[in-house]
Amino acid sequence: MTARSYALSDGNSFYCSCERVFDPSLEGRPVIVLSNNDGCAVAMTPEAKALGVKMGSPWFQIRDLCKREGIVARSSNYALYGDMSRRVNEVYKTFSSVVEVYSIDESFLDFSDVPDRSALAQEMRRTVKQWTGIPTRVGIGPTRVLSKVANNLAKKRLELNGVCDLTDEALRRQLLPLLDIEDVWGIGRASAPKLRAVGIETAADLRDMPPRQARAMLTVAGEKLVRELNGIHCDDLELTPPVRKGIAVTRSFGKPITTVEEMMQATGFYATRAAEKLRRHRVLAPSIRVFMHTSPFREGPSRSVAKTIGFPSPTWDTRDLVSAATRATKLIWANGFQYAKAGVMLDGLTTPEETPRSLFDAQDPSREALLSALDSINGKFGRGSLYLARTGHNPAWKLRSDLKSPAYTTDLRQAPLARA
DNA sequence: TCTGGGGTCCTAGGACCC
DNA sequence: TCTGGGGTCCTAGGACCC
Repeated sequence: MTARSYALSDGNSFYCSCERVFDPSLEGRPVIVLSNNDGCAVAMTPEAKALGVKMGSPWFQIRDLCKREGIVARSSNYALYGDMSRRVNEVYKTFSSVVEVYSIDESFLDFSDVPDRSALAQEMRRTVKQWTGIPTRVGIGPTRVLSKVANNLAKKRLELNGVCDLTDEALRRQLLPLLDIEDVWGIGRASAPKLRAVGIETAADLRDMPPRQARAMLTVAGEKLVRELNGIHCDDLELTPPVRKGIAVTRSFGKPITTVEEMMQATGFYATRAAEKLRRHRVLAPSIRVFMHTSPFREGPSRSVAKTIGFPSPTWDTRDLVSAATRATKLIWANGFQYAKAGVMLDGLTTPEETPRSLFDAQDPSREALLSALDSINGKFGRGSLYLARTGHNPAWKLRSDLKSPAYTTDLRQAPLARA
């Protein structure tokens, strides 16, 4: 019997590697790729990193450094990276029948029942490099978290030659103490100091933490993390990409916004873009949320506010979104602040196929009509449960899903439907 | 002067209902 | 009639990810 194994493969400095594939003269030179409006560095090669560029370094701060040291800076080209990512994943599929695309440059592969995992991983690296030009590194482990940890070690420790297999427990005991707590997947800048304060400094310390304590400090995500570090499997691979749950359009302003008219212009424009995205993805939004906040980098009074406005029925209509966005902006506006960023967010999206229109139009449908509508959509969602409800000022029945009450659908069949 | 954008998940707390 | 407890719904906000 062979143990379950996951491999996490990622492209080294992925965006920069893509740029190098199309411009081989960049090979061996320090390269960085800049964010959308060339605001900051979002990818860098080890050569650039060695010269002092950090992830997220603002362009205006490193411009001189780049000029002085001959660092090549490129604007990002997401169409190119997306195409490259697709090609790399095609190669992965020849090495494992189960591939979960986790992000543009990372994929989880099922490596269970592979006799020599490291050898297969090395062969995969060679093939990806040969067919696409992209260099990769591979981490292997009995859980996804451990494969992620392994990938990190493969990155940090050059003697591992791009592949680290943590399936063996003895090797884990040896290597986990070498990984700082900040480098563990799921531990960010808020949790790391909290953990360090109680003496948790490395991945090994976190592994040995009582799961209940981890839950108290880091919520359920922390408890899962501890279990997975111990080799106990908690999350499986997502084989089919989940339906889009939210859409956001947000921007930082070149210069701060101080008047409500300007802000309404901005959020109205974001709402227009959001409506385009809804129609492109063929999903409907039940509500829209507008937020704005001041710059965290500047002195002065700070403010961060948000407002959600619901629609009578889910919509992708530009006018609905823009008028709600404008209304929300007025409602939360306060004078005397320098707003640096704002945006609109759409949550709880539904699709026309999964949620029959008639359900939303029904003002006072019969019990039979509601139950048959429920039957027609039942089981079409991957997770959670479904129920019908009407709430707030909205007279129409709504379809909702809620992970917290898995038995609700059954309850609904037995309980009399309330008439508001 | 200039510090990204787009996602997911979790939780607290108020409103409301029975 | 009064009260409390328990449940759900919804919003806001935080943390994390790439």
